[in-house]
Amino acid sequence: MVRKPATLKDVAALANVSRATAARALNSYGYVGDETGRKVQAAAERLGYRGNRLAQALRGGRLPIVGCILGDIQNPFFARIAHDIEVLCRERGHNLVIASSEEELEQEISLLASLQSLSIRGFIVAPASAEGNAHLQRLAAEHVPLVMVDRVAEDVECDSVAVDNEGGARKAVEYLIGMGHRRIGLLQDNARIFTSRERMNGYQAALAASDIKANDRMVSVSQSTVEHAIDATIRLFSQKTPPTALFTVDSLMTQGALLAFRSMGISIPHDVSLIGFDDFNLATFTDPQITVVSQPVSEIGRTAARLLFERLSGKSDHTQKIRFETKLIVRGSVSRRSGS
Amino acid sequence: MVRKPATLKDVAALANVSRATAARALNSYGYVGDETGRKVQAAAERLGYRGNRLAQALRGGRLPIVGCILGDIQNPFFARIAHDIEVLCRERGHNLVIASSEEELEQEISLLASLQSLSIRGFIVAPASAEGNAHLQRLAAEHVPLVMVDRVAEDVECDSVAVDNEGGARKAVEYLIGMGHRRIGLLQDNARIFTSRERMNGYQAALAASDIKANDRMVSVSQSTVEHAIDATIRLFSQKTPPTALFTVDSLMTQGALLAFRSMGISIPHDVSLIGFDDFNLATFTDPQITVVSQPVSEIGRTAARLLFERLSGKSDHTQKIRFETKLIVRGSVSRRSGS
DNA sequence: AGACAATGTGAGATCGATCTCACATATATT
DNA sequence: AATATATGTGAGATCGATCTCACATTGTCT
Repeated sequence: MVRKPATLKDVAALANVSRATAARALNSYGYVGDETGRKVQAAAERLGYRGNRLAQALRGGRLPIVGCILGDIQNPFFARIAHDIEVLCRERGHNLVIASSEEELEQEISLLASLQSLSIRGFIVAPASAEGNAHLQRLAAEHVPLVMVDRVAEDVECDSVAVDNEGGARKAVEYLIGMGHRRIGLLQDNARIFTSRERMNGYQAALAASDIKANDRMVSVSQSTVEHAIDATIRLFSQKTPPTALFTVDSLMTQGALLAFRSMGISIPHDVSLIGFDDFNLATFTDPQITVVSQPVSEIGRTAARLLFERLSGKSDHTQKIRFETKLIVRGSVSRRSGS
Repeated sequence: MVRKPATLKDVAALANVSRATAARALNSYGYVGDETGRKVQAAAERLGYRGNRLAQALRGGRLPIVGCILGDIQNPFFARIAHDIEVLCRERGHNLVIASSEEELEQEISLLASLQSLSIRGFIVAPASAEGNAHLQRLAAEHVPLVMVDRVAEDVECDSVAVDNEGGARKAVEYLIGMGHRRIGLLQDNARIFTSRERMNGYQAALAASDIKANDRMVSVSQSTVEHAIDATIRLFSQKTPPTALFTVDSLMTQGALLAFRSMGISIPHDVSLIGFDDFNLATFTDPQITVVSQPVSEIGRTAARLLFERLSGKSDHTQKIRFETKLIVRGSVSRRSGS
């Protein structure tokens, strides 16, 4: 019962012409008689001919597919980016293969190899690691269209879209210091991850600028999920002298911290002040509302996709490295602390 | 500089054998001499031979790709499902093409056609509409492996995974009625969408069972995004006699309702009681915590992918229509109302 | 020794679409 | 009328991997 899709040969046969002529009629190139053209069109119509993109790609080049490797689609930040990329791909007649590296370098490498053997047009990647990116270097060296999104692998020469992580983090921590805080906690992701590293740099720079000594016990590392962040926050605030303020490096962690504080009976901003990197839906619902460093999420995915398509169309020659600004949105989760 | 990837021909040439022999050595079938086998392996290694999956698929059948069309990847519910499907695909050596119908039937149809011409192995679809699914019927009739997830198109004969929407909604509304509410609002998605329709049915069934007359002014329709839900909630509660309780059909709408209530100065559960379908991260952070109907999210995507792979491997013969139970999780967002 | 199986290898067809080239006609130009 | 040009069409090659088939070569059994 599995009716095989009609091939060009079938169309040609029905229209009583050769495959070559059928192809000309359907793709409108070369000379085709009016009459013949109509016959072929009709035949194609009747058979529901669709063209096998596999065969087309095998001959002509690559599949109209963009490959996208992100850290975790469940993270609303990446979900938004994936969505925006998908929309642009659709506008350009491309499909989108999405894969999740789950923040594992090994997995990213094997996914990339797997996607590359699909002969797809280009890649948008959020590298799982800031270092050890020989696989990306190789891609770039072979001039495979590649755009890095949200994260930059410094040693890879290709287009990239990211935000001013260090500056954003620094603004946040400086604001906390300005409000009188000295024991400022950092809830961060693995330092291998570019954004986490840059945000940590911003945190440390702000501390250093105010002559506050960095203290490992103020830093907790967790995977970027609500569940892991809850645990990490609890560990951080179970110390004898816990932080008086916390800076979290992404929105899932911010939410984890909120839930942890609730379960520990710690109240914001009375007991602890909080600033999170990346805004989120319910940030204005909580009481108090959460102060955050916001990034232009809606621009990031669109821009990455735009860069990729520019490269695909051969327009751009030099690589573009785009950085968006971040903004501190002051709401109510930070309180002034007098003395220490 | 664009180094073309090595082909089987290159490998064969380097190993001084024919293409046929090289293929045998690499795919280990037929007779191959030990010595020859090693030579070919070495050559492949040296050239970084990777096999062109396009060519393989063109000859042998279909690409090891699963196509997935959901309503909106940004909805955490779908993001979770997409993630789980992707994990299973990866385990099975498949890649995942994700596309978003944006809840438009037209777009779903065109995406499906576009994916089908890619010769991919099978589809997992959350139909945008409960009706008018000729495109899905055609697929099923041609025995293209297809699994419907979260939503069921009644007139399409294929595997499906969904939850007991009507029962879940009914439980929620019965609970509200039991707490003394009579003017119960419904914040729902377009009734064309299967889940929205079933949840509405549950809502109406619960009302009918308690002889409460359905009232259109208690129902507000909105797209499933936080922003739209805010507006819809505001409309609903700007009436002279607004509902005393609200049931929302998904978590983004629940969050929208929460934000709307905050902006209107309506307090939960004092002024209004609230139950949402689908649990979410911050449901236990808000004050009070939100009572929800929870569904086994972690099962849905996995099960859908499992069904698809069973079908791909030809194991299953009859179609499986799976429904998961839902559970009312009572927290603090509903208050008892005496009199009316 | 002769017959037959086991083992190893290569030539060529195949999948479907596209493109080059050669070959027809028909029309225009000298 | 003879040549040049425009207009249509088909045969066959191509993309890369796989598989069938035919052909060797070696070994085994009567």
